[in-house]
Amino acid sequence: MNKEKFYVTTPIYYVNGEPHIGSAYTTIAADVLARFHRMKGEEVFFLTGTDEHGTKVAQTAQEQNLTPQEFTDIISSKYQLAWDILDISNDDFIRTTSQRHKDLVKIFVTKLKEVGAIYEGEYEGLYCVGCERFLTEKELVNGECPDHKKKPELIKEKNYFFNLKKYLPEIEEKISSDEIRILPEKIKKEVLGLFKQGLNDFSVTREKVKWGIEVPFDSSQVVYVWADALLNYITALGYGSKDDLLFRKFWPANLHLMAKEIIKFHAIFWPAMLLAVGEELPQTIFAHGFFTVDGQKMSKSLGNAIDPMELVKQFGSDATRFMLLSQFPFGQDGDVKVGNFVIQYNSDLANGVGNLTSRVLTMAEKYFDGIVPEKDSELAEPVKNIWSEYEKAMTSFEVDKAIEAIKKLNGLCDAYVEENKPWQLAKDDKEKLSKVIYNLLEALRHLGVMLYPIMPQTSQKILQSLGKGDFTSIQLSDLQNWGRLQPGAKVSKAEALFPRIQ
RNA sequence: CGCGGGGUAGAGCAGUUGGCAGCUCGGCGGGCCCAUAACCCGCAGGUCGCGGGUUCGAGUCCCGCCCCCGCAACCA
Repeated sequence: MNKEKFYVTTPIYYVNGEPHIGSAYTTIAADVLARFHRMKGEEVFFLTGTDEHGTKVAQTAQEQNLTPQEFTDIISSKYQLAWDILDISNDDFIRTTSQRHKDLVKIFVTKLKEVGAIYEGEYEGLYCVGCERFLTEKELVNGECPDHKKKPELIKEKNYFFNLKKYLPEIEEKISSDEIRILPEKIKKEVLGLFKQGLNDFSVTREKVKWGIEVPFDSSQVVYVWADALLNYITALGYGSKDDLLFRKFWPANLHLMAKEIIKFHAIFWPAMLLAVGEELPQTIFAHGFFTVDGQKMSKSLGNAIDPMELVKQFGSDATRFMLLSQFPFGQDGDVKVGNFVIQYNSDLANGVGNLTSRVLTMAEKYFDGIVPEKDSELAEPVKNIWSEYEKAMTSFEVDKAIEAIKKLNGLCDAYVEENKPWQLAKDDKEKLSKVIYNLLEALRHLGVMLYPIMPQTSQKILQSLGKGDFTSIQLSDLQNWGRLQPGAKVSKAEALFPRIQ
């Protein structure tokens, strides 16, 4: 029997900026899903990386007296470090300046030419001499380049164009029929709207851009953004090379995850490119929303950007992961109040998971010297129901709902304690006490397992306290069974999981 | 009439196929004492943007209006 596979990607992040809360959010979400699918026993490949070409990058490098490669090395490593700190479990990290990527992009572009999907044409655009690049309408301020306060010139250059129009009807059909699933529904509508408005062929090469991958059949040209960047999803798997084992195993992607601003390129351009060379298309493309901070759009100039590394410093990596994901439903935009982080940390983590763990383990030690009592299954049924909510949520990418399920289990346990008053039972009903404590310990184990994708460290700590530290090799279907915690096992209280913050 | 999303309790948000308006935080009042001054229960608070319509019944469907926000043809 073949193991299910799950290939999940984040976009590759543009190195013109350092990791910010948006990229952290996407990456954490992808990590949660990757971990969940691994826990289910599927074979998972989780890819992220950095996009490092383009004039902007070359320019910034120059300003800092660095070669473009030196500059991108620095920024790229900052991303890798940030993901490390956030416990991101990516299986690979692709850089567009890596030799393996460049080689395979050349192969792909050559193939596009062979199948007749690209043609030579002229691109006309607004060019800023100061920036040495074409600007988009959106970048202009009062018709001027915001950096150089000059009106860009309308100039032409030779480009190779991708024949997008040819593939549009087929793509549109595949999207409306959900053969390519675009989520959430409103984003799908938006994408379908783009077809109605009409789309044009786009350049896959540029003449004036120098920092990029040289086009193999025309040295005056460099491969341009999307043809370079989107291909990471397959070059990382060795597409087109002798060693394409990973590609054959994991492609097509089960899930491309991203923020909504780049949906068009992923939902339309990318499938079209794949169609052109006869490869399979990604199954699901999910675009999540944006953060606003205290009602305002995040931006560097406003100085209200939230640095994920600062959050980690204050709350730790697990808590940061948890808090970012539980701010608002996954897929929607949401407002974040900076002050709410502390409140939420205290209420959900310190008072919730942390406190519950502490009270349950303390009672186990106090009343049973930390020895797990005889089995009982009073909580088996409700826990099972929460599991099904949790799994359903995770499977449909509703990470926030999975978190809700966890909180529900937490609340269930707290209420169960109140209801049974173990401190009372300790005086007059030892038999009942034993059952209650077993139920609580076993429920806590389930909580620990559910926590794993979202807060891997906390999960580990809880399970270790229960003498169940090593579980990653065990299938979720086993972990979900009630009664895995064996009577006679030793449990012990560790230090507080989430100390309160004042 | 470019495309699309949104306006629900003090704050942030849920509300699948129309059927007594929910969640979290905060506020107020009880309870408990195992626990990280944590936990449990209860209460207060909403003309569901505005105006019409369909219906036995609409936050939920239809029409009009007001306000906010993304996207708008090659920007990562």
